Amino acid sequence: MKSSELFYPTLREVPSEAEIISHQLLLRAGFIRKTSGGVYTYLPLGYRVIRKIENIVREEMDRAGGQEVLMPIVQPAELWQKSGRWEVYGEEMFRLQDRHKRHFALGPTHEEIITTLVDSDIHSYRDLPLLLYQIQNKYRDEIRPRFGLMRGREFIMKDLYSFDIDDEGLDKSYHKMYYAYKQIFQRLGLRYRVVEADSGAIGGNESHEFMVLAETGESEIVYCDSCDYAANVEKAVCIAGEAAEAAPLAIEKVHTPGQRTIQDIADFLHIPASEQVKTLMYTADGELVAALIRGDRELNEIKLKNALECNELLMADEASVKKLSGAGFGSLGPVGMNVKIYADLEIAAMHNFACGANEDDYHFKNVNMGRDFVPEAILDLRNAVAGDPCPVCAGKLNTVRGIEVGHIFKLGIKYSDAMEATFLDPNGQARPFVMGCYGIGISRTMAAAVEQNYDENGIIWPMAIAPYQVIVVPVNSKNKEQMQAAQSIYQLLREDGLEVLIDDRDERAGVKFKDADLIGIPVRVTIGPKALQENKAEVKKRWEKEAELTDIDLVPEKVLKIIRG
RNA sequence: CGGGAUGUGGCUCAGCUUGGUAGAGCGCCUGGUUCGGGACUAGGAGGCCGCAGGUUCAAAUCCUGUCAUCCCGACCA
Repeated sequence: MKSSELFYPTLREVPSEAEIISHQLLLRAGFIRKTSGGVYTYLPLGYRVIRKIENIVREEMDRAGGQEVLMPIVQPAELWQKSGRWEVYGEEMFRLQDRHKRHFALGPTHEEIITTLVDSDIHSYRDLPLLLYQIQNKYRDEIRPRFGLMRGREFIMKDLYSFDIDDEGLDKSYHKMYYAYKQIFQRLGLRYRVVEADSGAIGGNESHEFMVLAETGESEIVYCDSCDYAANVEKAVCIAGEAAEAAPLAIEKVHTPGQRTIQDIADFLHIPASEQVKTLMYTADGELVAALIRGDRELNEIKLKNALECNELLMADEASVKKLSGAGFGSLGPVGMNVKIYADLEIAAMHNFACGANEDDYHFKNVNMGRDFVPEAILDLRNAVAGDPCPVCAGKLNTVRGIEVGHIFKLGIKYSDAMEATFLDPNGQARPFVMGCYGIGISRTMAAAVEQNYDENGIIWPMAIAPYQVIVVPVNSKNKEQMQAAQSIYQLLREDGLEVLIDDRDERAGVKFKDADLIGIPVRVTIGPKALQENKAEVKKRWEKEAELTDIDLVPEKVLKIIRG
């Protein structure tokens, strides 16, 4: 492809609407343009990347036994009413009516359609398992689309649905997908982690998220440095640490006028946050409860909520707390507190700690659990942090940030049951399909790849998804010799089956280099005047600083080696 | 939806406080000089100042409404 003919409008300046790096670079490099909030047009370069990602996904799905279908975007309301999700999905679903006033939705997902399809055409256990997938636009009327392709209202997604006879079959399908996903992210050339995910609401018992690691990722992940345990911070399990030995000292009440926060007390009493206890008051289904956590930790409300098995968990308001305990938020403590107290695991290992005295402007020193108060239960209530012990092995946890690009989970019979989708088992009994569902955000993966691979000059595409693998740059397009040499290399590379761009534009060298870097082509072959006289050209890898001088005749071989390894 | 901000040539922004009918840089077109990391120079095209009302002799500027975009929170591939 000639650069002069390629539609890739690059921007020198950062469009003001773009906040995160992938959004900025994809706009600047001419890969995407916004059509409306959360809705994008893919320009030629962008669409090439999308197709490459799709194809890798497609190949691995096929290899795992998946069969590709294409389902409608416009979906009739009846299907959604049948599953009960017409109401549940709420505002997030794009809805429309046809001329006869029939109701439709733009598909946010395809469980309803696929379940209906399989139900109507699969009747026997002999036809199972069945793995069907599609790569399609999906629609979610997000409250707030943001971050460019990261959270769009229209986005491209691959989803595969598995249909099995029983849980054992589902396990097999699930593991096939798990393996296929690992293959996919490996092939895409992205650094990623698989993390255990919460499948609570969906009802399954196993779920994993595939996270592309990037500084700018929206979720924080903890992972073990010596085994393969990894989880979202809010899902990571904390285990009890070693309890240090210390003789309990006599409890002491101290006057702490105006000292309300952990930091205040740390400064005022010279007691580090890690030797204080924070008392947080919640209303759990209407009942006031206290949660205790080490002063320097964060409470994890999801863990608390799960532990209490309540439906509604809210921070308590200060007025009712004061009424009950006698003190405002700044001076709360477990001693003498007349509500159920839930202590974090770490509290049990603490001795002689400081906390509020349930009297404004007073705190206690040398408080000890057991002696001075007794909790209702000792639970895992805090967020994991770097340095925590691994819950699985003896290793230590580290944290990284990641972008969720894939999510697999077992659905069980949730949809097939609701939609009365059944098959006949060997005994002639009707049974609901046991389902699994497996998604990959294709467009989000493109953004994630950029978040993970860029420098100050632009994108650095992983080879497998680069829109073109090589760009040939004659420094001066008006120079006949340079153009000829460039064109001949261009031809040879193409004959080798590579995807090649040649920058034949009548631009200054600087402009060509800047654009080549910006759009992130992995390999650049530069034909310059001096080198050409010695029958040489430069080969430069996008991710390295220096170029290498090579005999022109050897360029194709060298480039091929870089690309094919 | 709650909180915050912004809408002015293709892009980035100034002008708005103190109304008098629109500017800069980049990009684009033409000529000349240049030609290895976003050149220089001369000329040129391009904007009903988001939209709708209102105040005023007069509105980009003041007022009201509305739409859009972006950021922070709850949701998710």
